[in-house]
Amino acid sequence: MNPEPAGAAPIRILCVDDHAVVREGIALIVGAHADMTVVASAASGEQGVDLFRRHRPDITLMDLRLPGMDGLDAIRAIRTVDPEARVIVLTMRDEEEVVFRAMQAGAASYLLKDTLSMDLVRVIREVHAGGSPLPEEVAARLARRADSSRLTSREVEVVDLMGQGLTNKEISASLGISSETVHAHVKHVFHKLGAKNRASAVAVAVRRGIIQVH
Amino acid sequence: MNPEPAGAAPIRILCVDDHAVVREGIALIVGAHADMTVVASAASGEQGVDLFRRHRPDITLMDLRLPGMDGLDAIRAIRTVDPEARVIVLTMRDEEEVVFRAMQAGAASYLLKDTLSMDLVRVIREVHAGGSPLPEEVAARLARRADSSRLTSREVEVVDLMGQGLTNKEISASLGISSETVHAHVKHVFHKLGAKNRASAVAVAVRRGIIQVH
DNA sequence: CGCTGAGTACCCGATTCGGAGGATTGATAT
DNA sequence: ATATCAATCCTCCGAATCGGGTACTCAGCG
Repeated sequence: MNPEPAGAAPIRILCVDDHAVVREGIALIVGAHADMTVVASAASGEQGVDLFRRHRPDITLMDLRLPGMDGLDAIRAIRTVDPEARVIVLTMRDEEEVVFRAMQAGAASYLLKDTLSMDLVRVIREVHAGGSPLPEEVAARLARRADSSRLTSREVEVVDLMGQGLTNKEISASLGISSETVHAHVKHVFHKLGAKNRASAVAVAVRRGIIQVH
Repeated sequence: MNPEPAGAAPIRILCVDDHAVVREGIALIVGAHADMTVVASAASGEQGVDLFRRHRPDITLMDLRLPGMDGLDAIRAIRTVDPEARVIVLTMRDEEEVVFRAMQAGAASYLLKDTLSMDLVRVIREVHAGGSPLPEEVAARLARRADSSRLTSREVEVVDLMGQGLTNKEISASLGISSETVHAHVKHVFHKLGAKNRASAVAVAVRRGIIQVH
């Protein structure tokens, strides 16, 4: 049932995750299969990109929540180094905005950390074979993501500053635009997020992964 | 350097985490040490409590973000079954409110998932020996958590409804109090959270784990 | 008994917000 | 080329928020 070609060269894997428990767990899970091996592990995005350059792994497992360089930026950096790089996002964040941006950034697949190890090795094999398997639930969410509910980059900036407590006037000063324009952006954000006011807009934006709170 | 008493009975561990990767990683890490063993793993709080009753482990490793029953409730349930139960919280959430409530619920220690495996086994040994080791950063946050910054239950209710986008008037109707009283609660929340307005108050409350966004 | 803290309620004034319109650029896509 | 859309700016206006206060009740506590 589990194809495990013993003779072929093993799939070489780079694991990028700031959680040591996850890194070691993955290494041990992967190590239990003869057709794949973890050649390097990184705890940050920068280190991940660096180790990718050095090892050129077949598969990169990438967490998104990383200290310093963001996981999405790390994916983009890696795919700049090698546009054919196969990156699998492995994260606990299932906010649809995050999934969407990860796929935009060039991820080949997306796994939640509650994935069983048998699924993990299956997906690694499928991605290595050129596939892009996505969990049904994730694919469904991507499909029904209406463009009308996506925020523009400007709107994301505005809602982010909104979450930091800035007033429209302060946001306008921060972005160098008029407060009336900010007002317009804010109204658009409300409509797109289905929010009645700033407080709920911030809550929705956090839940959807549109903004991070620091 | 690593005391590993081979002759004694191993420390019996129950692992409760909805992430299969983490469960398997922990089992493999623990399995590499002769003085401890994972006797059971659970993917939910209910299952964790059930397996605790059946196995009576020396140590329970508990994630907080669980499907169904919350990790905090699971800790309380386990310590109702056995007030002497030693529970170590192992989670990626470092919001101080969450840490605080976990310790209140009776956790013996608190580890972030970026803990190295050597730290993990060290903490397991220390907790099994009766200690309550806390990471310095966490202890420091607990120490400087001023009571003046803790929200009362009423204030939590108010900030929660605030995050759902209710106006003061709507909140007052929802709670059966006057809108001026809501106003007073809101002002107190602002002062305690260091927020300038509702939007930033909601953001801070989410970051601190005071409210969850659904 | 007096103190404290939580919860409640109220006043005032300045500011901001939120909804309703419309209008102009410039880039992109078909 | 023409349609679409993001981004910008504008007016008007009522409603809501915000930040200072003060002050009462009630419960718990030393």
